[in-house]
Amino acid sequence: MATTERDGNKIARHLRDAILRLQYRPGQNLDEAELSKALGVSRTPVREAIIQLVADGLVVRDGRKARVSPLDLDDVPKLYDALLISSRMVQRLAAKNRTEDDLSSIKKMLMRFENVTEATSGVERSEANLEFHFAISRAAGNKYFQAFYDQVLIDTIRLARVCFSDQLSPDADSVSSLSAHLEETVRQHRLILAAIEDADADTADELAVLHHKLTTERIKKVLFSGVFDDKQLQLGS
Amino acid sequence: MATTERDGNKIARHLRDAILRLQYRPGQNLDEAELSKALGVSRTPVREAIIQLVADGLVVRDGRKARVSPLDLDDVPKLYDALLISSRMVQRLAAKNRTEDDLSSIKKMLMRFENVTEATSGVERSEANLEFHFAISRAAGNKYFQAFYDQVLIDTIRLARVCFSDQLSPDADSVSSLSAHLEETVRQHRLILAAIEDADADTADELAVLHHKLTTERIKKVLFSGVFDDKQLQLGS
DNA sequence: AGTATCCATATTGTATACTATAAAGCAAGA
DNA sequence: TCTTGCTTTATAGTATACAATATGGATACT
Repeated sequence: MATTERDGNKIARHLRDAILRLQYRPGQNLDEAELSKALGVSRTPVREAIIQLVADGLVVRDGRKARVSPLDLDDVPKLYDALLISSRMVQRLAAKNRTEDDLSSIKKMLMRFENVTEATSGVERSEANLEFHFAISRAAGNKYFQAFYDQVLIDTIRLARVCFSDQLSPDADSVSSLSAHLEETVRQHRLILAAIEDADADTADELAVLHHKLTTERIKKVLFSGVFDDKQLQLGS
Repeated sequence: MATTERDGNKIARHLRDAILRLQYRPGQNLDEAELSKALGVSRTPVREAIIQLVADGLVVRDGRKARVSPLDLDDVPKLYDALLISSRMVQRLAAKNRTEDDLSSIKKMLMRFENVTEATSGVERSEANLEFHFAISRAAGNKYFQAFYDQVLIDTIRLARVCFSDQLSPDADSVSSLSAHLEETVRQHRLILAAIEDADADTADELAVLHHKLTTERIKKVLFSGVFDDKQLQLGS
């Protein structure tokens, strides 16, 4: 018998997913009564879920109100610092400590990601990508590093989604750049898996650096490319 | 007016302190009704506090019951791996990013620790020590590294307290070894502060390694020295 | 017109009553 | 006596009622 689960946990998962998918936008107020009505439970489990999410860092208290944590632009460089270090450490540990179960889990997530690279929405893609890295995180076998890395991954995904959802309708150029990006991502994922399988910690570490570079450069393009092109900026003429 | 605080938070703090001080022992069951009676509030805020502590990792769910998280001996090496990396990173960042406010906060905690090295209980000493390192953690100015390091510090302190509280009544030898240990700790703390003040990240990093060594070697002595001396172990004769 | 104060209202925080469930004890049969 | 299943009971989970407080708006006074 599957151990019965508390409503609070179910709701926490639901809210976590919704927040990650930007269905609740960063900064948005979370009204307990409203949520309890929408989810068909009383306020008690809703409150418990919110408390969990505050601890997870996805929700922030603003006086007595609860809001989806905003993504502070000042924190972006800090996030990528943390991503670089945590991914290097976790991939290194994963190469050392992975069990056979870990390997098959990572492989499964890798294949899942490759299967959704084409023809599916960005949300599904980034979800599969997240699961791949979560699997590596578990394989590291160290709960401290795992908690660190998982938190960083979650914020990385949130940031990426905000960036790419705010992007205007994609033109042909960004479509082709996306497919190149995905291709390189797949290639790196395979190399990472291979390094972990071979218990090659140094290579796993180096690949983390490369993967970090791939991620940050893609984000940079969005964050630093305005929606106006150069000609429109000749305001003085 | 001081923003009114929810009972749940107060109780969470109370429980956190009590758990860190081993007033609630690892593995001990937390009875909601009992706690609410003891603390003079209803079960609701007690439950909310427990949920926070579960998220903090100090309490663990065992079916529907809540227990103070046990310290798993298998995790000890992992904890010290995490301590080494996180302290190096945090001290490095602190050296780069510390503000004047951070420096004065660190200094204050350093002095507080030095003031309790003599004549006070181990609990007070380790509390002051913890606050010193928390201050450095804040000075790093990166919430991801901070969360990582703080979690590691908390478990380090818990482990240390379990180890030293289980120690039998201290003999003259362990008293003198303690005072030597405290002296060296104070010395290293001063060097760490100096490196951070000088914005010398490399030295702050190296000092983290030394401090880690000091910590682990002291724990090793307790963990690997039985209460029986060699002669008593000649069981076969 | 602007500002300050007070009241109304919406929403969070807490207590308590109620429900579900898991664990412990007990009884009956093997 | 051990096992199995039922019953009881203790305790966690949820709903709801109630209390406290923050917020927004209206009104009155400067």
